[in-house]
Amino acid sequence: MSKRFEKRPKMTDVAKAAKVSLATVSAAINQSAPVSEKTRARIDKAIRRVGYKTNAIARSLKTGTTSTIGLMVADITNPFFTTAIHAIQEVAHRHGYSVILCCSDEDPEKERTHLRLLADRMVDGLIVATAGETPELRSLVERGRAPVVLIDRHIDGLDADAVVIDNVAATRDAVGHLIASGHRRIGLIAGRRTLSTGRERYEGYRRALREAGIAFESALVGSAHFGADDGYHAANKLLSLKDRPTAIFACNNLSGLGLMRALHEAGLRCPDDVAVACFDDFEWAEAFHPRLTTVAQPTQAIGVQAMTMLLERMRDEAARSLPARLVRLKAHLNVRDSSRPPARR
Amino acid sequence: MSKRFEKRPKMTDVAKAAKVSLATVSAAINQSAPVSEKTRARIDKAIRRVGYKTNAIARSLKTGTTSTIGLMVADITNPFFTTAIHAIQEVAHRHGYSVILCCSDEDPEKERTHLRLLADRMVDGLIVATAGETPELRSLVERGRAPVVLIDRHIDGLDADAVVIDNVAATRDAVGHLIASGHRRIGLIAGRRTLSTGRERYEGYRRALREAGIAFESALVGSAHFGADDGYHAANKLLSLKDRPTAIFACNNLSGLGLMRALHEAGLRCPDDVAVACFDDFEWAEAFHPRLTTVAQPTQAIGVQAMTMLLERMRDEAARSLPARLVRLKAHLNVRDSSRPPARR
DNA sequence: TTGTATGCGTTATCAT
DNA sequence: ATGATAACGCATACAA
Repeated sequence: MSKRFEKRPKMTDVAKAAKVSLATVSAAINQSAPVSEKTRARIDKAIRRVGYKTNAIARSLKTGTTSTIGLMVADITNPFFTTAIHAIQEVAHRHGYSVILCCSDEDPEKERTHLRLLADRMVDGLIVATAGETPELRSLVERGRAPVVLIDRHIDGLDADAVVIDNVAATRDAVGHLIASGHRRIGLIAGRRTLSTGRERYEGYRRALREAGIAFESALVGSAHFGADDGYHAANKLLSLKDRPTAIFACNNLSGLGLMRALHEAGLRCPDDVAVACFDDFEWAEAFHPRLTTVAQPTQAIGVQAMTMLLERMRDEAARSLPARLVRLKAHLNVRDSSRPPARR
Repeated sequence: MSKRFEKRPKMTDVAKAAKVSLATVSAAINQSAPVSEKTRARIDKAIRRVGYKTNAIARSLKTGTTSTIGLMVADITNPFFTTAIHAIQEVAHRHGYSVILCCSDEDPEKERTHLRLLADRMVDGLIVATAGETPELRSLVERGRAPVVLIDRHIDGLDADAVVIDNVAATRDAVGHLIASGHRRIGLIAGRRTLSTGRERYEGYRRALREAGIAFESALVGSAHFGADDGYHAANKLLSLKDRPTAIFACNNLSGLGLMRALHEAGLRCPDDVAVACFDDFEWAEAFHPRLTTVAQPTQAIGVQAMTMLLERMRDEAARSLPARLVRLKAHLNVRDSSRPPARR
């Protein structure tokens, strides 16, 4: 039983079938020129008859646009990115754009490769949660052929729109909450210092300590790279300190998970032995114990905002040369059990 | 401060700069014909000098291939799909393919639209976790222009490769485990019956009951659509039964989450009041309570397998006409606390 | 080894 | 309102 390979009918086939010229078919399809009712009907019928489908590649070559955007994220497995992607997709598709998704796995080198590829593919625009600044990214925005919107991670001195959140304030509030709950020795599982999120959350932590008059202690900050495994290792280090912290803040969801795993394996109870709070909310946070105290980001809004800004730049020739905008959204602290002061100590 | 819009240099620009012909540049770039060391060096230099980047659109029009595959999933927010996507991406990219990601949100209508778009974009192949059979999908595989691999959800009578798991056996084992733990009234939060996964898991549930000589009771099966919210509602119905089940099996991760939320809000303890098991594993299942008993799918393997099969079909002209293959992987039952028989009753 | 010429399937500009 | 024709940027068969 062999399969038939039908060749794809093209516009000339339609023209032939409808007994009109190629140009007329094109005009009918794109409504780029008036076509009489009669011939339009003939063309429609011919299209269905021969099974014609528009060839987006040929169209793109001619028009110079692809109706395609590139979406570059650091970790497609992370719920934060996942819901942002979903929102972006939704808006993009509603406006006729497809999205080519790329994942750097937090590796700037991989990101470079993907960015090159996306440029080759002639995407009309680009949304990037960068894994770290690279020449490719910089030249992409400087060439200015396709507008770029940064999300989550901002890059200073890069002339591109960005949608981020107020990391310093959010972290300061969360750590402040831990302090208000009676903790003085507070550990931090930090993120990459090469990323704005990593730096800003670190800064928020220090600010909270400073405001409470607590001396900073470098032994209390474990470094991780926003991954579950390195969060786990960093947590283990903190937990094996002779004078171990009574509370720990994790700088993103994954390292928070790693922290909880470490706690569980060490047989430590949360919040009784160690209180916990972390960045990024979980859908299941309410239904499982300990119920985690989290900093919830407006993830969906980030995606919608970014895609909306990108659409503006792509559609308006004029909007292209407007100065870059930095949109900073606010996060929200969800206080739950994992940071609750122990009833009796 | 206005941005410069540099126009994209093309191959003729390189040819001019290197003082060779267009064809030679092409030959040098694609290594499709021998080019002398000297001129190759000149061309390389010229490429860097003018900043030439290959135009994948023009190349695609000429060659008839795009090095692009379409990936159609039902829910990009679901960790199951997310890790499959990640694996697919990884393999695809290693072989020079980009992936256009589409999300149907479990809506067959949306899926149709996306499939049309993907066909227009001339993808070389397609991996689909379908939201339900549609004419578009069928005609896509029947036209046979681009090979299609189904994942997770199989469609009977569709002549396309598929990678799925043994849902009947997996569910039978999980529900069997619940029975072995002493439960006789076991609720089911089922999935869409329009999908093979929904049907097969339902079948596995019935088989487990039958094998244990337990009478099937339709009041004990709640219907959901693989979403967290409808899982939640279905769970509420089961829990408010006068003679409520002592155990419940949820047919996927999201409805399992909904179930746990319902349990939590009803103030019921798991496993003491209601034991729980569900399809799909969670990364955090070990570290939070109740530790969920789950059916872990080889998610990554599904993705790798699917992409590998797709590559074969795309590369070998010969492989195109081979009969469709159905690969059925096995799942693994992780017994944890949520299904543990209560120590004292 | 290199160059010339043609076509991929569209859109768009011009006549008619 | 419709038709002939020239690009779009590249790959390739063929000639030199």
